[in-house]
Amino acid sequence: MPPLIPPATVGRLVTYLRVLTDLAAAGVERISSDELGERAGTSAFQVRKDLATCGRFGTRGSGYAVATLERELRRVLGLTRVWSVAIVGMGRLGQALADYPNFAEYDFALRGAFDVDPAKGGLAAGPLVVRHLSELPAAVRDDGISMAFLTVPAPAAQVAADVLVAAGVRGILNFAPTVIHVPDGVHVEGVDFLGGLQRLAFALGGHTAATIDLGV
Amino acid sequence: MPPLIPPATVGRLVTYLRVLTDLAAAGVERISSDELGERAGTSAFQVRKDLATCGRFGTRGSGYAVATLERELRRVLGLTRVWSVAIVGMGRLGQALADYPNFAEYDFALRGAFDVDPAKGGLAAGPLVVRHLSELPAAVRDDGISMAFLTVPAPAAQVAADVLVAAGVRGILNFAPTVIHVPDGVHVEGVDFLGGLQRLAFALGGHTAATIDLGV
DNA sequence: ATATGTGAATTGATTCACAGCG
DNA sequence: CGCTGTGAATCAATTCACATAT
Repeated sequence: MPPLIPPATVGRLVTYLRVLTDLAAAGVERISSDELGERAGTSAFQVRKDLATCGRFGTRGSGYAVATLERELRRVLGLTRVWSVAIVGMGRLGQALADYPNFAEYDFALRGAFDVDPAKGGLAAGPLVVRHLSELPAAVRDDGISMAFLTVPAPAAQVAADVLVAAGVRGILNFAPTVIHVPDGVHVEGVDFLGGLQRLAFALGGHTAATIDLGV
Repeated sequence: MPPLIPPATVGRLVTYLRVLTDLAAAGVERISSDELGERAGTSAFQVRKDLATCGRFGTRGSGYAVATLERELRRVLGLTRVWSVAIVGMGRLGQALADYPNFAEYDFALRGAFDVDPAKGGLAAGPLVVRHLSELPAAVRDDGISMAFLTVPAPAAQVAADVLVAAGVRGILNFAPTVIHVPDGVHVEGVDFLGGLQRLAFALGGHTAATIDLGV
């Protein structure tokens, strides 16, 4: 069975949720698909279609209640619980992520920092202490870790991903500029700034006439 | 007008280019669409269709010459020149990017690091010295900066983007977890690890199992 | 009056089958 | 005979028009 909600829609739901959180903080109580679309960088049509794939949350004539819609999107996206996350690869990027102070605000909990280099064991990384990668399986079991940041160098990415999969991690955020292969049931999201630079190079290269590209 | 390439294809061309660079380094001289697809995480059909949108680079019966295809993809993607990049926002992430040692290897050159905080002016950031954001327009003009990493906090992202656009930067890699609005002709690529976490949460949320029908 | 929810139309992307070249 | 290049078919996503509910 294909996913209940198309991937493209899931990506936009995340954006809508952000806009709604900002609106709620600003004290706004209701919003129309028109304005939500404007703020999320898409169309009112798209907003209504996306929201309709997961329920009927609006009121005809007066739009959506910000608080209700925010709560419903959290539920749909699986964000009503705290997810525990590990970092694998404590180079510059892994360190920067460990230092990131706002995970709790997004309902994620950093629960482990791992590296294969024994020299890094015991070092501080934000609120954590770096452990050897061989200790990952026990941490996954004991701390309920279900996702990981993969922040190792590209040549090490596949091996590290294999370790994560074997340990039972089913969601990988891959920062390495390479494709990793995982079995069915394990999900990979790429975070690829070098690729982003190269796609920008193409866009600026004069191959396309002026195109609108609203950020997602 | 040169043939236009769909955005989805551009993203995969970047991946193919990476695979080809690795293969060339490993001394491999020829590759089939079958194996390139396997390594890039897609199908042989897709590889051939993608490559056909920008030329005829293969040889029937024996596949693609690695060196030739790599060179052609570089040309198509606009990677035959060095692109100069600035960093705007010298928090943890901006600092980590400034320290990244491999930009030259990808034919990008870091040419400026900027922040609005006067206290950060003069600090070292990798090979650069942090300047005040008000000096950005001169740097864009004098150093040929055409892209920027936007690594400011989310509430500051739109204002900073406006400064970049006014200074003439036409490509923005947006690391802030918010949508930014830019005029036609300016391109934005999002690098969104928090969004990635949330999309993983949805994927792991158990929506693959049978779900209860909504009553109509 | 106003703005949602949704079938229909359109556009875009992927998959396929096979013709055609080496 | 092997493997690319490509039209045709399938599948997905977006855009639109409007009926419908408040």
